[in-house]
Amino acid sequence: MPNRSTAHPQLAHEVLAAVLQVRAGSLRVLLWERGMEPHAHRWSLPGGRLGGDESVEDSIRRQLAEKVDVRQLAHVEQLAVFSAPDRVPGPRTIATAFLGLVPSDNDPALPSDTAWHPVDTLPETAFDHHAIVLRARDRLRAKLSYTNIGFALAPPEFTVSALRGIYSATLGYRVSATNLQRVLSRRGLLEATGETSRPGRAGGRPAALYRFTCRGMQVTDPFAVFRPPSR
Amino acid sequence: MPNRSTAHPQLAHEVLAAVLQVRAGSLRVLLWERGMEPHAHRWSLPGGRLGGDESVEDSIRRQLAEKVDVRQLAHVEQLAVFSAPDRVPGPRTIATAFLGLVPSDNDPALPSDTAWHPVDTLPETAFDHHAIVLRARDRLRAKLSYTNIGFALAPPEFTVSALRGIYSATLGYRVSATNLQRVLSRRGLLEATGETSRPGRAGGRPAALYRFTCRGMQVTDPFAVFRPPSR
DNA sequence: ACAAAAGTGTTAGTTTTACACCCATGG
DNA sequence: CCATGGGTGTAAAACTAACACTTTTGT
Repeated sequence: MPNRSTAHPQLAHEVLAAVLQVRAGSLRVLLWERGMEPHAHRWSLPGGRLGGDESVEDSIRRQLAEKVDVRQLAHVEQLAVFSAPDRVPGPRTIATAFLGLVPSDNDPALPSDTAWHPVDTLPETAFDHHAIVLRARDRLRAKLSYTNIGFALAPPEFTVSALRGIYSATLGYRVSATNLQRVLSRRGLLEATGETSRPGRAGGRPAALYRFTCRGMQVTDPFAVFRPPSR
Repeated sequence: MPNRSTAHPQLAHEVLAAVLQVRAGSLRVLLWERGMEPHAHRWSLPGGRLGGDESVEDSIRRQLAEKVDVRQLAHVEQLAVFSAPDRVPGPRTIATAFLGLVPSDNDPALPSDTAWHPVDTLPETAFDHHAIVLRARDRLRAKLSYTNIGFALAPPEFTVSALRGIYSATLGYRVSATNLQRVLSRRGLLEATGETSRPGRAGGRPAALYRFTCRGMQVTDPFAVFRPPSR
Protein backbone atom coordinates (compact mmCIF):
# COMPACT_ATOMS: atom_id res chain seq x y z
CA MET A 1 0.00 0.00 0.00
CA PRO A 2 1.90 3.06 -1.23
CA ASN A 3 1.62 6.40 0.48
CA ARG A 4 -1.17 8.39 -1.03
CA SER A 5 0.76 11.61 -1.12
CA THR A 6 4.34 12.28 -0.26
CA ALA A 7 3.69 15.61 1.47
CA HIS A 8 1.51 15.00 4.47
CA PRO A 9 -0.64 17.84 5.75
CA GLN A 10 0.22 19.52 9.01
CA LEU A 11 -2.07 17.99 11.61
CA ALA A 12 -2.73 19.19 15.11
CA HIS A 13 -4.36 17.11 17.79
CA GLU A 14 -6.28 18.55 20.70
CA VAL A 15 -8.00 16.98 23.66
CA LEU A 16 -11.29 18.34 25.03
CA ALA A 17 -13.38 17.33 28.01
CA ALA A 18 -17.01 17.72 28.87
CA VAL A 19 -16.72 17.78 32.66
CA LEU A 20 -20.15 17.14 34.14
CA GLN A 21 -21.46 17.65 37.64
CA VAL A 22 -24.88 17.74 39.23
CA ARG A 23 -25.22 21.05 41.03
CA ALA A 24 -28.26 22.99 42.18
CA GLY A 25 -30.49 20.20 40.94
CA SER A 26 -29.34 20.16 37.34
CA LEU A 27 -26.67 18.49 35.28
CA ARG A 28 -24.02 21.04 34.35
CA VAL A 29 -20.93 21.22 32.24
CA LEU A 30 -17.76 23.21 32.83
CA LEU A 31 -17.28 25.81 30.09
CA TRP A 32 -14.71 28.45 29.45
CA GLU A 33 -15.44 31.76 27.79
CA ARG A 34 -13.13 32.44 24.91
CA GLY A 35 -11.35 35.76 25.08
CA MET A 36 -9.94 35.79 21.57
CA GLU A 37 -11.00 35.13 18.02
CA PRO A 38 -12.06 32.90 16.54
CA HIS A 39 -15.38 32.58 18.31
CA ALA A 40 -14.55 35.21 20.93
CA HIS A 41 -17.02 35.29 23.81
CA ARG A 42 -18.41 31.94 22.93
CA TRP A 43 -18.18 29.19 25.49
CA SER A 44 -15.88 26.27 24.89
CA LEU A 45 -14.71 23.07 26.49
CA PRO A 46 -11.51 22.97 28.51
CA GLY A 47 -8.58 21.22 26.93
CA GLY A 48 -5.76 22.00 24.59
CA ARG A 49 -3.10 20.69 22.35
CA LEU A 50 -1.74 17.21 22.81
CA GLY A 51 1.85 17.16 24.02
CA GLY A 52 4.57 15.14 22.37
CA ASP A 53 5.13 12.61 25.10
CA GLU A 54 1.73 11.91 26.57
CA SER A 55 -1.28 9.82 25.71
CA VAL A 56 -4.58 11.58 25.18
CA GLU A 57 -5.70 10.37 28.61
CA ASP A 58 -2.62 11.83 30.28
CA SER A 59 -3.03 15.01 28.31
CA ILE A 60 -6.63 15.70 29.24
CA ARG A 61 -5.88 15.12 32.91
CA ARG A 62 -2.93 17.46 32.75
CA GLN A 63 -4.88 20.17 30.98
CA LEU A 64 -7.89 19.90 33.21
CA ALA A 65 -5.67 20.47 36.20
CA GLU A 66 -5.59 24.10 35.13
CA LYS A 67 -9.35 24.35 35.59
CA VAL A 68 -10.26 21.79 38.23
CA ASP A 69 -8.30 20.01 40.87
CA VAL A 70 -7.67 16.63 39.24
CA ARG A 71 -8.35 14.82 42.49
CA GLN A 72 -11.95 15.96 42.15
CA LEU A 73 -12.34 14.12 38.86
CA ALA A 74 -13.88 10.85 39.91
CA HIS A 75 -14.05 9.42 36.41
CA VAL A 76 -12.65 10.19 32.97
CA GLU A 77 -13.33 8.27 29.78
CA GLN A 78 -12.96 8.72 26.05
CA LEU A 79 -16.03 9.78 24.16
CA ALA A 80 -15.11 10.01 20.50
CA VAL A 81 -12.89 11.64 17.93
CA PHE A 82 -14.21 14.72 16.18
CA SER A 83 -12.43 15.17 12.92
CA ALA A 84 -14.47 17.04 10.33
CA PRO A 85 -11.89 18.95 8.25
CA ASP A 86 -13.64 22.27 8.87
CA ARG A 87 -14.50 21.74 12.52
CA VAL A 88 -12.25 24.60 13.56
CA PRO A 89 -10.88 27.42 11.42
CA GLY A 90 -7.17 27.55 10.76
CA PRO A 91 -4.85 24.55 10.69
CA ARG A 92 -6.45 21.15 10.57
CA THR A 93 -7.17 20.00 14.12
CA ILE A 94 -8.47 16.66 15.26
CA ALA A 95 -10.05 16.47 18.69
CA THR A 96 -10.32 13.57 21.08
CA ALA A 97 -13.26 14.29 23.35
CA PHE A 98 -13.62 13.01 26.90
CA LEU A 99 -16.32 12.71 29.50
CA GLY A 100 -15.26 13.78 32.99
CA LEU A 101 -17.31 13.51 36.18
CA VAL A 102 -17.10 15.48 39.41
CA PRO A 103 -19.01 14.38 42.54
CA SER A 104 -21.80 16.76 43.49
CA ASP A 105 -20.28 17.77 46.82
CA ASN A 106 -17.18 19.25 45.25
CA ASP A 107 -17.05 22.95 44.53
CA PRO A 108 -13.73 23.56 42.85
CA ALA A 109 -12.34 27.08 42.69
CA LEU A 110 -12.68 28.17 39.08
CA PRO A 111 -10.80 30.70 36.99
CA SER A 112 -12.86 33.83 36.38
CA ASP A 113 -13.55 32.96 32.75
CA THR A 114 -14.95 29.55 33.65
CA ALA A 115 -18.42 28.56 34.83
CA TRP A 116 -20.88 25.69 35.14
CA HIS A 117 -23.73 25.74 32.62
CA PRO A 118 -26.80 23.48 32.60
CA VAL A 119 -26.45 21.05 29.71
CA ASP A 120 -30.07 21.59 28.75
CA THR A 121 -29.72 25.35 28.30
CA LEU A 122 -26.25 25.86 26.92
CA PRO A 123 -25.05 29.32 25.97
CA GLU A 124 -23.64 29.93 22.51
CA THR A 125 -20.80 27.46 22.19
CA ALA A 126 -17.67 27.51 20.07
CA PHE A 127 -16.92 25.16 17.17
CA ASP A 128 -18.49 21.72 17.56
CA HIS A 129 -18.44 21.81 21.33
CA HIS A 130 -22.20 21.74 21.66
CA ALA A 131 -22.34 18.34 19.98
CA ILE A 132 -19.60 17.07 22.26
CA VAL A 133 -21.52 18.09 25.37
CA LEU A 134 -24.65 16.32 24.14
CA ARG A 135 -22.64 13.23 23.38
CA ALA A 136 -21.23 13.30 26.90
CA ARG A 137 -24.67 13.67 28.41
CA ASP A 138 -26.05 10.77 26.41
CA ARG A 139 -23.13 8.54 27.30
CA LEU A 140 -23.55 9.32 30.99
CA ARG A 141 -27.29 8.66 30.91
CA ALA A 142 -26.79 5.31 29.25
CA LYS A 143 -24.06 4.21 31.63
CA LEU A 144 -26.13 5.16 34.64
CA SER A 145 -28.40 2.28 33.72
CA TYR A 146 -25.92 -0.52 33.31
CA THR A 147 -22.83 0.46 35.29
CA ASN A 148 -22.01 1.75 38.77
CA ILE A 149 -21.02 5.13 37.38
CA GLY A 150 -23.22 6.91 39.89
CA PHE A 151 -20.28 6.71 42.30
CA ALA A 152 -18.56 9.41 40.27
CA LEU A 153 -21.48 11.82 40.63
CA ALA A 154 -22.31 11.19 44.28
CA PRO A 155 -20.42 12.29 47.39
CA PRO A 156 -18.55 9.61 49.34
CA GLU A 157 -21.57 9.24 51.63
CA PHE A 158 -25.14 10.15 50.81
CA THR A 159 -28.76 9.47 51.59
CA VAL A 160 -30.89 7.58 49.11
CA SER A 161 -32.97 10.66 48.45
CA ALA A 162 -29.86 12.70 47.69
CA LEU A 163 -28.81 9.98 45.28
CA ARG A 164 -32.27 10.04 43.77
CA GLY A 165 -31.81 13.75 43.13
CA ILE A 166 -28.54 13.12 41.34
CA TYR A 167 -29.99 10.39 39.17
CA SER A 168 -33.08 12.47 38.39
CA ALA A 169 -31.07 15.52 37.40
CA THR A 170 -28.84 13.44 35.16
CA LEU A 171 -31.53 11.42 33.47
CA GLY A 172 -33.99 14.26 33.12
CA TYR A 173 -36.92 12.48 34.69
CA ARG A 174 -38.03 11.63 38.18
CA VAL A 175 -36.54 8.44 39.58
CA SER A 176 -38.20 6.56 42.43
CA ALA A 177 -36.07 6.50 45.57
CA THR A 178 -37.68 3.24 46.62
CA ASN A 179 -36.73 1.37 43.51
CA LEU A 180 -33.37 3.05 43.14
CA GLN A 181 -32.39 1.74 46.52
CA ARG A 182 -33.61 -1.75 45.75
CA VAL A 183 -31.92 -2.05 42.40
CA LEU A 184 -28.58 -0.73 43.56
CA SER A 185 -28.71 -2.82 46.73
CA ARG A 186 -29.50 -6.04 44.96
CA ARG A 187 -26.59 -5.49 42.64
CA GLY A 188 -24.40 -5.06 45.68
CA LEU A 189 -23.44 -1.50 44.77
CA LEU A 190 -24.69 0.19 47.94
CA GLU A 191 -23.57 -0.32 51.48
CA ALA A 192 -24.98 1.34 54.61
CA THR A 193 -22.44 3.25 56.67
CA GLY A 194 -24.51 2.83 59.83
CA GLU A 195 -24.66 6.60 60.26
CA THR A 196 -27.76 8.68 59.75
CA SER A 197 -28.20 12.28 58.68
CA ARG A 198 -30.07 14.74 60.84
CA PRO A 199 -33.49 15.63 59.46
CA GLY A 200 -34.18 19.14 58.17
CA ARG A 201 -36.12 21.80 60.06
CA ALA A 202 -39.40 20.32 58.82
CA GLY A 203 -38.73 17.09 60.68
CA GLY A 204 -38.97 13.66 59.22
CA ARG A 205 -37.20 10.43 59.90
CA PRO A 206 -33.41 10.67 59.78
CA ALA A 207 -32.09 9.16 56.59
CA ALA A 208 -29.53 6.37 56.63
CA LEU A 209 -26.23 7.13 54.94
CA TYR A 210 -24.87 4.90 52.21
CA ARG A 211 -21.76 4.67 50.13
CA PHE A 212 -20.89 2.88 46.93
CA THR A 213 -19.09 -0.38 47.67
CA CYS A 214 -16.79 0.11 44.73
CA ARG A 215 -15.14 3.17 43.31
CA GLY A 216 -13.92 2.76 39.78
CA MET A 217 -16.34 2.06 37.01
CA GLN A 218 -17.51 -1.42 36.26
CA VAL A 219 -20.35 -2.84 34.25
CA THR A 220 -23.00 -4.20 36.56
CA ASP A 221 -25.63 -5.35 34.09
CA PRO A 222 -23.54 -6.76 31.27
CA PHE A 223 -26.06 -8.93 29.50
CA ALA A 224 -29.27 -7.07 28.99
CA VAL A 225 -30.74 -9.94 27.04
CA PHE A 226 -28.57 -12.75 25.82
CA ARG A 227 -26.98 -14.05 28.95
CA PRO A 228 -24.49 -16.86 28.97
CA PRO A 229 -25.99 -20.12 30.22
CA SER A 230 -26.18 -20.22 33.99
CA ARG A 231 -24.83 -23.76 34.18
CA MET B 1 -3.97 29.62 28.44
CA PRO B 2 -0.65 30.09 26.65
CA ASN B 3 0.76 27.47 24.36
CA ARG B 4 2.85 25.04 26.27
CA SER B 5 5.66 24.97 23.80
CA THR B 6 6.19 26.93 20.66
CA ALA B 7 7.59 24.05 18.64
CA HIS B 8 4.89 21.42 18.33
CA PRO B 9 5.95 17.85 17.66
CA GLN B 10 5.27 16.32 14.31
CA LEU B 11 2.12 14.23 14.75
CA ALA B 12 0.74 11.67 12.38
CA HIS B 13 -2.76 10.33 12.54
CA GLU B 14 -3.79 6.94 11.26
CA VAL B 15 -7.11 5.15 11.08
CA LEU B 16 -7.41 1.42 11.70
CA ALA B 17 -10.37 -0.92 11.49
CA ALA B 18 -11.15 -4.25 13.06
CA VAL B 19 -13.46 -5.63 10.39
CA LEU B 20 -15.38 -8.56 11.84
CA GLN B 21 -17.40 -11.26 10.17
CA VAL B 22 -18.83 -14.59 11.23
CA ARG B 23 -17.51 -17.20 8.85
CA ALA B 24 -17.22 -20.95 9.18
CA GLY B 25 -18.84 -20.79 12.58
CA SER B 26 -16.44 -18.41 14.23
CA LEU B 27 -16.00 -14.69 14.59
CA ARG B 28 -13.12 -13.52 12.46
CA VAL B 29 -11.18 -10.38 11.82
CA LEU B 30 -9.61 -9.18 8.62
CA LEU B 31 -5.81 -8.95 8.97
CA TRP B 32 -3.06 -8.03 6.66
CA GLU B 33 0.42 -9.52 6.78
CA ARG B 34 3.11 -6.90 6.90
CA GLY B 35 5.79 -7.25 4.27
CA MET B 36 8.25 -4.72 5.66
CA GLU B 37 9.81 -3.73 8.93
CA PRO B 38 8.89 -2.81 11.53
CA HIS B 39 7.07 -5.93 12.57
CA ALA B 40 7.52 -7.66 9.24
CA HIS B 41 5.41 -10.82 8.86
CA ARG B 42 3.21 -9.86 11.74
CA TRP B 43 -0.46 -9.38 11.11
CA SER B 44 -1.97 -5.94 11.30
CA LEU B 45 -5.24 -4.15 10.89
CA PRO B 46 -6.13 -2.49 7.60
CA GLY B 47 -6.06 1.28 7.53
CA GLY B 48 -3.56 4.00 6.95
CA ARG B 49 -2.74 7.62 7.27
CA LEU B 50 -5.49 10.19 7.59
CA GLY B 51 -5.78 12.40 4.54
CA GLY B 52 -5.86 16.17 4.74
CA ASP B 53 -9.43 16.70 3.67
CA GLU B 54 -11.38 13.86 5.16
CA SER B 55 -12.86 12.96 8.52
CA VAL B 56 -11.66 9.79 10.21
CA GLU B 57 -14.93 8.11 9.18
CA ASP B 58 -14.43 9.03 5.54
CA SER B 59 -10.83 7.97 5.75
CA ILE B 60 -11.41 4.49 7.12
CA ARG B 61 -14.09 3.84 4.50
CA ARG B 62 -11.76 4.99 1.76
CA GLN B 63 -8.87 2.90 3.00
CA LEU B 64 -10.93 -0.20 3.56
CA ALA B 65 -12.07 -0.01 -0.03
CA GLU B 66 -8.62 -1.29 -0.93
CA LYS B 67 -9.27 -4.46 1.04
CA VAL B 68 -13.02 -4.97 1.01
CA ASP B 69 -15.77 -3.67 -1.19
CA VAL B 70 -17.21 -0.85 0.88
CA ARG B 71 -20.75 -1.85 -0.01
CA GLN B 72 -20.16 -5.02 1.98
CA LEU B 73 -19.54 -3.04 5.15
CA ALA B 74 -22.93 -3.05 6.82
CA HIS B 75 -21.82 -1.03 9.83
CA VAL B 76 -18.85 1.09 10.86
CA GLU B 77 -18.39 2.84 14.18
CA GLN B 78 -15.62 4.46 16.16
CA LEU B 79 -14.06 2.36 18.87
CA ALA B 80 -11.44 4.51 20.58
CA VAL B 81 -8.25 6.46 20.16
CA PHE B 82 -4.99 4.69 20.84
CA SER B 83 -2.33 7.21 21.65
CA ALA B 84 0.44 5.79 23.81
CA PRO B 85 3.57 7.69 22.73
CA ASP B 86 5.45 4.46 22.02
CA ARG B 87 2.61 2.52 20.43
CA VAL B 88 4.47 2.40 17.12
CA PRO B 89 8.16 2.94 16.46
CA GLY B 90 9.19 5.98 14.48
CA PRO B 91 7.34 9.27 14.34
CA ARG B 92 4.56 9.76 16.87
CA THR B 93 1.35 8.30 15.49
CA ILE B 94 -2.11 8.49 16.99
CA ALA B 95 -4.65 5.93 15.83
CA THR B 96 -8.40 6.16 15.67
CA ALA B 97 -9.71 2.60 15.73
CA PHE B 98 -12.99 1.48 14.19
CA LEU B 99 -15.26 -1.51 14.34
CA GLY B 100 -16.52 -2.68 10.94
CA LEU B 101 -19.03 -5.44 10.29
CA VAL B 102 -19.55 -7.59 7.20
CA PRO B 103 -22.64 -9.82 6.81
CA SER B 104 -21.84 -13.51 6.94
CA ASP B 105 -22.98 -14.23 3.38
CA ASN B 106 -20.40 -11.92 1.83
CA ASP B 107 -17.12 -13.34 0.64
CA PRO B 108 -15.10 -10.42 -0.62
CA ALA B 109 -12.14 -11.01 -2.86
CA LEU B 110 -9.05 -10.34 -0.78
CA PRO B 111 -5.55 -9.26 -1.66
CA SER B 112 -3.09 -12.12 -1.30
CA ASP B 113 -1.53 -10.72 1.87
CA THR B 114 -4.89 -10.49 3.61
CA ALA B 115 -6.92 -13.14 5.43
CA TRP B 116 -9.63 -13.74 8.00
CA HIS B 117 -8.41 -14.89 11.41
CA PRO B 118 -10.55 -16.14 14.30
CA VAL B 119 -10.50 -13.48 17.00
CA ASP B 120 -10.01 -16.11 19.67
CA THR B 121 -6.83 -17.50 18.15
CA LEU B 122 -5.06 -14.52 16.65
CA PRO B 123 -1.64 -14.90 15.04
CA GLU B 124 1.19 -12.69 16.17
CA THR B 125 -0.06 -9.18 15.63
CA ALA B 126 1.76 -5.91 15.05
CA PHE B 127 1.92 -2.96 17.47
CA ASP B 128 -1.17 -2.63 19.66
CA HIS B 129 -3.49 -4.22 17.12
CA HIS B 130 -4.27 -7.20 19.30
CA ALA B 131 -5.81 -4.92 21.92
CA ILE B 132 -7.84 -3.16 19.27
CA VAL B 133 -9.30 -6.43 18.02
CA LEU B 134 -10.31 -7.43 21.52
CA ARG B 135 -11.90 -4.06 22.07
CA ALA B 136 -13.88 -4.49 18.87
CA ARG B 137 -15.04 -7.93 19.89
CA ASP B 138 -16.17 -6.72 23.29
CA ARG B 139 -18.02 -3.79 21.84
CA LEU B 140 -19.81 -6.01 19.37
CA ARG B 141 -20.79 -8.51 22.04
CA ALA B 142 -22.22 -5.81 24.24
CA LYS B 143 -24.18 -4.17 21.45
CA LEU B 144 -25.67 -7.48 20.39
CA SER B 145 -27.60 -7.41 23.64
CA TYR B 146 -29.13 -3.96 23.54
CA THR B 147 -29.17 -2.90 19.89
CA ASN B 148 -30.29 -4.34 16.55
CA ILE B 149 -26.68 -4.66 15.41
CA GLY B 150 -27.25 -8.26 14.38
CA PHE B 151 -28.50 -6.92 11.06
CA ALA B 152 -24.91 -6.09 10.16
CA LEU B 153 -23.74 -9.66 10.73
CA ALA B 154 -26.64 -11.50 9.13
CA PRO B 155 -27.51 -11.87 5.45
CA PRO B 156 -30.52 -9.92 4.17
CA GLU B 157 -32.69 -13.00 4.74
CA PHE B 158 -31.98 -15.83 7.12
CA THR B 159 -33.49 -18.61 9.16
CA VAL B 160 -33.68 -18.32 12.91
CA SER B 161 -31.21 -21.13 13.32
CA ALA B 162 -28.73 -19.43 11.01
CA LEU B 163 -29.12 -16.29 13.10
CA ARG B 164 -28.61 -18.36 16.21
CA GLY B 165 -25.32 -19.56 14.74
CA ILE B 166 -24.20 -16.00 14.14
CA TYR B 167 -25.11 -14.88 17.63
CA SER B 168 -23.47 -17.94 19.18
CA ALA B 169 -20.24 -17.46 17.27
CA THR B 170 -20.08 -13.81 18.21
CA LEU B 171 -20.93 -14.17 21.87
CA GLY B 172 -18.86 -17.29 22.41
CA TYR B 173 -21.63 -19.32 23.99
CA ARG B 174 -24.65 -21.22 22.77
CA VAL B 175 -27.76 -19.10 22.30
CA SER B 176 -31.20 -20.68 22.29
CA ALA B 177 -32.96 -20.32 18.95
CA THR B 178 -36.32 -20.39 20.68
CA ASN B 179 -35.66 -17.45 22.91
CA LEU B 180 -33.67 -15.54 20.32
CA GLN B 181 -36.68 -15.55 18.07
CA ARG B 182 -39.02 -14.48 20.82
CA VAL B 183 -36.88 -11.66 22.08
CA LEU B 184 -36.14 -10.20 18.66
CA SER B 185 -39.75 -10.59 17.57
CA ARG B 186 -41.20 -8.89 20.59
CA ARG B 187 -38.91 -5.97 20.03
CA GLY B 188 -40.19 -5.73 16.51
CA LEU B 189 -36.76 -6.37 14.97
CA LEU B 190 -37.68 -9.45 12.98
CA GLU B 191 -40.16 -9.81 10.17
CA ALA B 192 -41.08 -12.99 8.29
CA THR B 193 -40.56 -12.84 4.54
CA GLY B 194 -43.19 -15.53 3.94
CA GLU B 195 -40.61 -17.66 2.17
CA THR B 196 -39.12 -20.84 3.55
CA SER B 197 -35.76 -22.47 3.01
CA ARG B 198 -35.51 -26.01 1.73
CA PRO B 199 -34.43 -28.49 4.39
CA GLY B 200 -31.05 -30.15 4.21
CA ARG B 201 -30.38 -33.69 3.03
CA ALA B 202 -31.27 -35.05 6.46
CA GLY B 203 -34.80 -33.74 6.17
CA GLY B 204 -36.55 -31.68 8.75
CA ARG B 205 -39.17 -29.03 8.60
CA PRO B 206 -38.37 -26.15 6.21
CA ALA B 207 -37.36 -23.06 8.11
CA ALA B 208 -39.15 -19.77 7.68
CA LEU B 209 -37.05 -16.91 6.38
CA TYR B 210 -36.83 -13.66 8.28
CA ARG B 211 -35.25 -10.29 7.77
CA PHE B 212 -34.44 -7.43 10.10
CA THR B 213 -37.13 -4.77 9.87
CA CYS B 214 -34.59 -2.03 10.10
CA ARG B 215 -31.12 -1.66 8.70
CA GLY B 216 -29.02 0.95 10.39
CA MET B 217 -28.11 0.57 14.01
CA GLN B 218 -30.46 1.68 16.72
CA VAL B 219 -30.68 1.04 20.41
CA THR B 220 -33.56 -1.29 21.15
CA ASP B 221 -33.25 -1.70 24.90
CA PRO B 222 -32.22 1.77 26.01
CA PHE B 223 -33.09 1.66 29.67
CA ALA B 224 -31.79 -1.50 31.20
CA VAL B 225 -32.90 -0.38 34.62
CA PHE B 226 -34.01 3.15 35.24
CA ARG B 227 -36.73 3.64 32.71
CA PRO B 228 -38.54 6.89 32.26
CA PRO B 229 -42.08 6.77 33.69
CA SER B 230 -44.44 4.97 31.34
CA ARG B 231 -47.18 7.53 31.84
C1' DA C 1 -43.04 -44.97 9.68
C1' DC C 2 -39.05 -42.82 11.47
C1' DA C 3 -35.52 -39.42 12.08
C1' DA C 4 -34.35 -34.70 11.84
C1' DA C 5 -35.01 -29.97 12.10
C1' DA C 6 -38.20 -26.03 13.05
C1' DG C 7 -41.47 -23.78 15.65
C1' DT C 8 -45.02 -23.19 19.56
C1' DG C 9 -46.95 -23.69 24.29
C1' DT C 10 -46.35 -23.49 28.91
C1' DT C 11 -44.41 -23.08 33.31
C1' DA C 12 -41.17 -21.32 36.49
C1' DG C 13 -38.08 -17.93 37.98
C1' DT C 14 -36.37 -13.32 38.15
C1' DT C 15 -36.59 -8.41 37.92
C1' DT C 16 -39.00 -4.14 37.98
C1' DT C 17 -42.99 -1.17 39.00
C1' DA C 18 -46.38 0.71 41.82
C1' DC C 19 -48.39 1.68 45.90
C1' DA C 20 -49.82 1.00 50.54
C1' DC C 21 -48.23 1.09 54.99
C1' DC C 22 -45.09 1.65 58.93
C1' DC C 23 -41.11 4.38 61.25
C1' DA C 24 -38.67 8.36 63.35
C1' DT C 25 -38.18 13.04 64.09
C1' DG C 26 -39.42 18.36 64.73
C1' DG C 27 -42.63 21.49 66.10
C1' DC D 1 -50.21 14.64 68.18
C1' DC D 2 -49.68 16.00 63.63
C1' DA D 3 -46.92 16.99 59.58
C1' DT D 4 -42.93 15.60 57.09
C1' DG D 5 -39.85 12.86 55.10
C1' DG D 6 -37.57 7.98 55.16
C1' DG D 7 -37.96 3.07 54.70
C1' DT D 8 -40.17 -1.61 54.07
C1' DG D 9 -43.68 -4.98 52.48
C1' DT D 10 -46.13 -6.76 48.96
C1' DA D 11 -48.69 -7.57 44.94
C1' DA D 12 -48.86 -7.01 39.95
C1' DA D 13 -46.65 -6.82 35.60
C1' DA D 14 -43.13 -7.77 32.37
C1' DC D 15 -39.65 -10.45 30.72
C1' DT D 16 -36.47 -14.42 30.20
C1' DA D 17 -35.07 -19.43 30.70
C1' DA D 18 -36.01 -23.98 30.19
C1' DC D 19 -38.15 -27.69 28.26
C1' DA D 20 -41.86 -30.47 26.52
C1' DC D 21 -44.55 -31.01 22.62
C1' DT D 22 -46.25 -30.34 17.88
C1' DT D 23 -45.34 -29.53 12.89
C1' DT D 24 -43.20 -30.48 8.48
C1' DT D 25 -40.06 -32.39 5.74
C1' DG D 26 -36.57 -36.28 3.65
C1' DT D 27 -35.46 -41.06 3.47
